[in-house]
Formats: sequence, structure tokens, C-alpha cells
Amino acid sequence: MARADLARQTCSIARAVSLVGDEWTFMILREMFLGNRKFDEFLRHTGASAALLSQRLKKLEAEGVIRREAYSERPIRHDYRLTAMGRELWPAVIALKQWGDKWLGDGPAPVEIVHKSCGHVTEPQMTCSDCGEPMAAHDAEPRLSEPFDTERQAMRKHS
Amino acid sequence: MARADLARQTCSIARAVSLVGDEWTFMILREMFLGNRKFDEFLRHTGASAALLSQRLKKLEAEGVIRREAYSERPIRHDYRLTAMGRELWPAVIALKQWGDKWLGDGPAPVEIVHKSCGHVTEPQMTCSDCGEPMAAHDAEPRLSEPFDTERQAMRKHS
DNA sequence: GAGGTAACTTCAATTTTAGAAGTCAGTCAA
DNA sequence: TTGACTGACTTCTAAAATTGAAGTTACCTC
Repeated sequence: MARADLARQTCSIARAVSLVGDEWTFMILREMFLGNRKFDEFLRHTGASAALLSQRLKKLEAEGVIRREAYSERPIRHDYRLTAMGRELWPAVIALKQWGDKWLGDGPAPVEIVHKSCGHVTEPQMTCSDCGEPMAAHDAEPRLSEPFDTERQAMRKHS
Repeated sequence: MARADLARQTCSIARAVSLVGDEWTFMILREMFLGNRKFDEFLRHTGASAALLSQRLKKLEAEGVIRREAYSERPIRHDYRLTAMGRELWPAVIALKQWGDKWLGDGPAPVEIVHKSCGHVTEPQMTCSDCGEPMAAHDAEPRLSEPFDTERQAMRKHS
């Protein structure tokens, strides 16, 4: 199966991943959440090549994750901003940051997050929307919907 | 900059992404969080080729995200399990699932999460570790540590 | 009018991936 | 006791994606 086919799967993780699940896209999102918007800022800070950056930005724009906007006429100049859809990737990016800080870091975290409304440095965590308790993998039981489960059962090597 | 160089950056997102930030790795993690452990299960359910799967599993094992274990002697058979490090990727995977369900889904979510300790179906959410309120991108202000900020300033196109 | 900047595009060389096929040790069924 | 099967891979080659450098366009400043 080609990478591109992930977008056609029922699974929402597969679809999400086919849009934003690659190295450079995460780097771009990181920059955007740090407040950067310009092509050259991405170029400098992510280390991606211009060709790659251009391609990824086009894809993200086409999918509605970011928006390309003129921030100056004469000379005409464009930058990129997150749409509502894009902004909601924040939890995914933060989750990776936390994980990286904990398991791959070799010193203090290079970036801290301040929760604006309460004013404190925070370590965002996943909590249950029902009881409010922090959640981890062992607290979670996935339940496949019947049609999805059937679809998965049907997947065979020689389909 | 080559993709592999991401692992050498100071940024913990870059490091995390260089380990797990690709399409197939997320698909493998999805399967593991669904409880699957065997090579052939991954093969069938993710749609990745055997060669790619083999390579990714080796990498994840080398980095300590998963562990390869014999579940049968005679015939000798191995499976793959998440380590503590791997299990803690759950928030990242769940964040992508939620995002996919919301923005890319075209029906009810194919997988629901039940919070074992409270027994309810839950939509895990990111909350502030200090005040406990749900957080989103606009509530967060990133603060770069001084050395990291300096390092970033120094990044130039023709370095 | 020389040089600079922002945002790209183009291109050849290299690297990675896909898909099919093959391997190998051991098991099971007749 | 042979032949089919299973699980967990590896090998191979064509096709696709990426890198790094250089070039482009439109404007602006000195």
C-alpha cells in the first residue's frame, strides 16, 4: 500500500497521519505554534529544503490546515497561518514535545509552556473528559465500532 | 539538512519526530495500542510492506520504544510490545485520532475510548497541569530557554 | 544601477520506498 | 514422511521522494 492510500482508510488516525504524519510537517507545525509564519523562517529553523517546504506548505494549504495570506502588497508578500483546523493540532504537537522532553532530552526542556489564563508554567496532560482524571495508555480501552471491526477482519495479505 | 539530522537538534519535538514522526510508525503504534503485537498483524492491518515494517520495528526496538520478545519456544516466535517509553506515546496517538475524527471523519468515530477507571466513553483532552482547565493553542504561550533561543537565532540559510 | 530580500521553482544526483518474490525453521495432517 | 502451511522475515528492482545547489521574479534601498 502506498503512503497516499492511508487517506482513504476508515481509520481517522490513518487519515490524520496521511496529512500531517511526516517529519517535516511536524517541524512546520512546531514553527507555526512558536509564532512563525514566513517561508524563510521555516527554511532557516526547520532545516528543510526549499523544495520540500514548498511542497508541504501547498499540501497543508490544500487540505485546509494552513492558509496562505498576503501580509503586504507592493511588494507582494505572503505568509502562512494556521486555520482553526490547524490550530487544533496543538495537542498532538505538544504530546510529542512532552514525550521528547521526557525520553530524549538531555537537559532542561528547551521550550516551556505558559498557560495564559492561569499564568503558570504547565505540562499539559491528557485527561478523561468524563471524570477529569489524567489518563494514560493502561487506563484506556479501545472499542472498535462494528463496521470498522469487520473491515479490519477482512484485511488480508493477498487482498 | 537530511532527515536523520533531526535527531541531533536540541528541540525535543525534532528528536521525537525523527524517531516516531513518520506515517508507518504511527500506524504501528496504532496497532499496538489496539493490542496487536505480531508482525503479520501489523502487516495486514497497516498495509505497510514487509520490508518497511521490518525496518521500522528494528528502529523502534533500537531506540527503546518497543521490545522484541519470544512468546513461544519451539517453534521460536517473537512479538513486539511497547516499553514504558512506547506506552507514553499514547497521548500523541490519541491527539491525532481526535483530530482525525473531528476534521477528517465522515461518520461516527471508528474507535471509541473507554476510561477503565471511571467506566465511561471519553474524549481525552489536554488540560493544564496547574489549574486543570482544558487547554488549546491560544491558551499557550511558548517560552524558549535562553540558550535554545540563541541557537535558533544563529540558524542561517548558508551556515 | 548594484545589491538585497522574500518567496519560490528547477534540476540532477542520491536516497527511500513499494511490491513481489523468496527464505527458513518448525508444525500439522494424512 | 511428505507436502502444505505458518510466522517472521530478507532480497531485489523499479518507481517515487528528497537533497542541495542554483536560478527566477518582483520589488526595494542605497
